[in-house]
Amino acid sequence: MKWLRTLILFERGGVLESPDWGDLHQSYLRAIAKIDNPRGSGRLKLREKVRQPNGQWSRNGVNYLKARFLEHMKGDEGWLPEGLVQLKSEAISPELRLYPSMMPHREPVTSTFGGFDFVTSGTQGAKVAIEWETGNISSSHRSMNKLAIALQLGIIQVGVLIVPSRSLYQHLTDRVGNISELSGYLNMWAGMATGIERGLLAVTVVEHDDLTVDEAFPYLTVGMDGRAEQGRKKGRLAE
Amino acid sequence: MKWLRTLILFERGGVLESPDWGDLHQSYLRAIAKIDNPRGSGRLKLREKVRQPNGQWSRNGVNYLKARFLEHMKGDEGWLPEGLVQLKSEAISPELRLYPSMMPHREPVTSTFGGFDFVTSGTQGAKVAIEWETGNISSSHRSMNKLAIALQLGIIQVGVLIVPSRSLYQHLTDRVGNISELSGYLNMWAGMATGIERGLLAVTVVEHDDLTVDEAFPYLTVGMDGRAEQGRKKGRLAE
DNA sequence: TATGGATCCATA
DNA sequence: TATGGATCCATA
Repeated sequence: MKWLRTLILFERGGVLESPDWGDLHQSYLRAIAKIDNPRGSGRLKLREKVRQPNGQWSRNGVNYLKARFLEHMKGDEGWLPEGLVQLKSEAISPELRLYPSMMPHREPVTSTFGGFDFVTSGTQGAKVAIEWETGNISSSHRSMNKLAIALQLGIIQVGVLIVPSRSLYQHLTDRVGNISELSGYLNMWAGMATGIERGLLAVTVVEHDDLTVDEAFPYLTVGMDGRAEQGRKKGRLAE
Repeated sequence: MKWLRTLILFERGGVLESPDWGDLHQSYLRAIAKIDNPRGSGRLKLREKVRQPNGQWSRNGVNYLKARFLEHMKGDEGWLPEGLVQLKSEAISPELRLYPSMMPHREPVTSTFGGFDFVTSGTQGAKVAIEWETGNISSSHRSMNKLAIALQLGIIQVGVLIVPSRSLYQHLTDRVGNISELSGYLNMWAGMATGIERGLLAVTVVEHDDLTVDEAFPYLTVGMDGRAEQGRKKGRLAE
């Protein structure tokens, strides 16, 4: 798989020059580079999306890519995924006002923050959280918001979102995260550095190496998640 | 439908005391109150979720609720939904840095912001955007982020998200937006008031009036969106 | 084609 | 039960 670029949204306290970050970045770039298809080929080759006779698109599922990334990070790169950074709802219950009573109101925080895809410690101890984002694009917003909050609370010092390029996006499950649809919001997240003593927020963009229109080349498996059955049924009807 | 509370995340420049806001709030509270089921009953009664023999849950679809809200806002309340606030990608292309080159980088903004569910002008001219959030909870994050950016850019002066209570949430399509799962993030959005001269960001929580376990009482229609077919097929298999 | 959405799944 | 996710839909 091809790494395209890493965007630094903000950085405070020298994390950018630290081995914590430098080593981690090199490491996860290797883990990305090793994601290949067919397995062992050394390159990530994907069949292009194709419109079927019934008007539906055939595309690649996303589970394989994520599984390979985590496999490489834990195996080859030797990172130990530590306990989830359980963002306890500490100090995040906001003091608001109710309308129209104008009464002060503290909305109870009744949900916990779930974990990140990958949480570990850098070579010098910085806490790191990485999100591999191939869920829905709206899920990328939650991921970025969560990373920003974890940085603000000092629970992590490095937060990374890995996201498909717009070009890759087109050949994966419809509406997955992609850098294009995040681009208009980057400025907002970049503005969340205020008050952070030590922290770095980055977005890394990835892409396939090759595309093919070879009809004999299988798509990456599509899971049963989401509305899969809906599409499968249509496919069967068209058979 | 029952209004539970309206939370003011932030307010600047006196919007809170303006008729723009006061009139709008009264108006959309009326529009919410009129959402009923069965139609004409004056109360929103929903059948409780039920676990089927195959382990799956039966729940209410969400399209009806949103349609009724918009119907009341446009019809009874007389609001004219104006052209979408097309958040043009102005001044939001962030100045970032690339790593490891450290080169300055301006990520091109290659996606436009889509519209809001409802956009109009207040009685004194304030621009208003309302989001009725019954999409996936992650979609609520995008909605809130978008409202915050529109307020920061001065394109709107009032931004409102209407979202189900946790109690209502349980009886609707799995994983729709709900106040509980947003609660840990409210503080973040409340902090985005910086630099805004005139603007208000609010979250309004709504709920059903009544629940029933009557098996003869129909669920609100479930659409073909998402993974609907998947569930339907399971249902058929169990028949 | 592009964006917001609705739906059900997987797993701790 | 709760949270993050994967999938396909509707519509301008």
